[in-house]
Amino acid sequence: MNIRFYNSLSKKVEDFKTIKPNQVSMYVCGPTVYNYPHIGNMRPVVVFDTLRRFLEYVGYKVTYVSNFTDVDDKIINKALQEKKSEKEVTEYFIGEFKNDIHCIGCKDPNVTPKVTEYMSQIISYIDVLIKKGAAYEKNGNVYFRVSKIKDYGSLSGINIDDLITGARVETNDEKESPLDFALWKKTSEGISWDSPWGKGRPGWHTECCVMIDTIFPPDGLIDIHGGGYDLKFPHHENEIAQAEARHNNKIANYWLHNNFININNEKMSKSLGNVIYAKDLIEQFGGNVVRMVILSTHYRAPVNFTNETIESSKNEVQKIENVYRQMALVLQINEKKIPTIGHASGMEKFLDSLADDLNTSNALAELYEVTKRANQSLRQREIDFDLIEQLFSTMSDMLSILGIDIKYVRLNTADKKLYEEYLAAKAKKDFSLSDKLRAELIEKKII
RNA sequence: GGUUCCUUAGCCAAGUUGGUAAGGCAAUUGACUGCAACUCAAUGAUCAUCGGUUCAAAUCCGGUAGGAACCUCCA
Repeated sequence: MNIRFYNSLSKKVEDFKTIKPNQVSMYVCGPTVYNYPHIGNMRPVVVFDTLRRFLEYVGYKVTYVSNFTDVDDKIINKALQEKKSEKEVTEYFIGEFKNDIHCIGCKDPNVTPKVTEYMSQIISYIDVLIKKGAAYEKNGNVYFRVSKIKDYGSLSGINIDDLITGARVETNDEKESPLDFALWKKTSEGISWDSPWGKGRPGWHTECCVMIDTIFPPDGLIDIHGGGYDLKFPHHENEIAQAEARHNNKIANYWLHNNFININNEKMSKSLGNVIYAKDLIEQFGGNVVRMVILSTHYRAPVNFTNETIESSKNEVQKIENVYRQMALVLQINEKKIPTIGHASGMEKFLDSLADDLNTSNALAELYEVTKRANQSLRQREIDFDLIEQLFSTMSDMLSILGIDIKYVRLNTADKKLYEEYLAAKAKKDFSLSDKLRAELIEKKII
């Protein structure tokens, strides 16, 4: 299968070639855990979970790493404000985050490192950068020397001179250049660690490098690095700079960036007061619907949450659930076997769509095609059970790749008997009985 | 100020190297149906606008209008 991705680094669609055969190493920048996750936080999670599921389905062994930033000014402030320890704050919100992503159909990454667990590695990583002349210490702070990197700015397409003359870079007498960024910050307040440069805490940009470096030896080079596209600058640019200095590589062969979620055509922000927590949307509409809204648009385009787009996805999910459950019912009543995941036929166009830079819109079109065919098949006078079984299998596999979780009832003997009685009553035109039985079946979510 | 991107039917949305536009939601009509739900079928776009290149452009180039993002913490 020819898998292609748009690589933010080259700004081109490229064929996907892994470093090791049949294995994919993937890292996605995770959240800073100081508040409930908003819906925007869910986009990269859903996008890269879908990518991971797809890669696994087509046979790759995927090592998916996504971090938790549990050291940060916002966390320290929150802890001070609520008179709690930083750890209490971060543990709570990590739990909330995990809960949300499970509700929205995401599997846990293979590794979820936390900054606080990588402190010794971070310190030694910074130490190496200093020894290599790529970083320098001033008054207990350590800065990265951007001038050491000749093509700094290549990911984000930012011109260094423009940055400096743009006068939007904060001035700081300690730094050799305004572009230099902090690797280690001297702190007087909140949680801190001892280091060769005094008490302090690490800067944001180093943690991802160190985690990747540690988890993917020997040189911290991985296949895919993902995240929101706002992270291109400065975060990912700075990650690349550090890896260039440390290992002379660009961390990842493929840099993938997802676009944002808008709320009613506006960017979600605190100042606009339109921040929506993921948990609230999930509670109101269910994880499948929220996930469906996200998947309905290509990951590099913005997705808009409005009453209309949510309603649309809600109807789509409902339709898929209906036919899926009906097929499960028909198969079970007729003592046919329920196919297992991973062996479906008719997946070609669906998989091709996903192989094409994760085109979920086109993949969904294939899912709807199967949905329609299944509905048609269910209405035939002479039901073709083999066909139903095959369509059910196809649909199961598609849904499992997309992370849409649809439950159906496993019928026991009593359930089957109830259903048959319902059919019999209907056939006898005993509608008061059949209505009663129907209500029971609906109650049990069998039909 | 610098950089980048977007504009496809009421709404969402796809569209490899140019060859007269996937799919979904909603709507309308029809069908099915004891009732309801579910479902099926049919119906809609000169691709913001102007001009250029070309036998041929939603797709390439340029102008105009409108919108957005990044350059600062941000998914």
